[in-house]
Amino acid sequence: MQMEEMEFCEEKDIHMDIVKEVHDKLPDEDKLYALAELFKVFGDPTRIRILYVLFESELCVCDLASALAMNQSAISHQLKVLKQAKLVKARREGKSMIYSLSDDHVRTMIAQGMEHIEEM
Amino acid sequence: MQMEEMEFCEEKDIHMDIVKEVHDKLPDEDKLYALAELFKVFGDPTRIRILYVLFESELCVCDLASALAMNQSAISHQLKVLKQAKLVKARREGKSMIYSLSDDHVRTMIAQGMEHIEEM
DNA sequence: TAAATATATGAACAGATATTCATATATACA
DNA sequence: TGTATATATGAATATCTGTTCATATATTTA
Repeated sequence: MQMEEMEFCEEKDIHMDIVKEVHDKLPDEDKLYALAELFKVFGDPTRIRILYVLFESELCVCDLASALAMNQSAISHQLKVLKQAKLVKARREGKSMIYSLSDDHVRTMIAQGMEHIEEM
Repeated sequence: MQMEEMEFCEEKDIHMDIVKEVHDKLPDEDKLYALAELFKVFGDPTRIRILYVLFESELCVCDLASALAMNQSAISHQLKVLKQAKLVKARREGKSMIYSLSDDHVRTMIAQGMEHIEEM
């Protein structure tokens, strides 16, 4: 069956009202994309690990790399992603950049996710 | 600088204890991966849209495709991902498969994410 | 049982993404 | 000012991911 020909199900007149209703209740495209982008940032093991480490303590890039046994460049790239998503912030301290969580919202998000995992 | 030569920062003796401590507190690899996988599922606009639609009403595949103006195959593929993550469930009703949210946990996760978006 | 309808699925392809490598930038300090 | 250290970043690459197309499977109904 070619999709071009099929816009609605057979019982078009039955479901069309509800289809229209749910469609109209969808949030703006912008918000949907922003939301997906946010979750995408959480959707990588390296970034999750970085966040878990920062739950315990603020840390410089080098120590983060060390704690996660990954190279400095990889960590820096991921920190950039986390910073753009405003999940972490950084301040300079001499030669080092010290990274920390932006706020406790991040903890809540991850805790919520972990709960879901553990209930499965 | 070659990473092979650099295991720790210069001030090795200062930070090593905390590096070790945070490293030890990391959750198991399995859990970290499962968590990242879960977030990854939320990290796609199409899947987010599907979930939003299902917030309003359970729906067959065809109506979902119609509500989101996407072709049936794309929706089916994404429903599979959502089902594997146990975010949605399905039951057969005649020729149709009716999809619905697995539980209200999903709402909480998305609401939490949306909150974060809106605070930025 | 044959035809129609609804959904699922494998293959292919295009676009996105994480890591590595090499190198640039920024700071401290001799 | 020159050297060493810490971090950032662009390019390259390999892998992953979402959509489409074609088709298979499952159910209903004539």
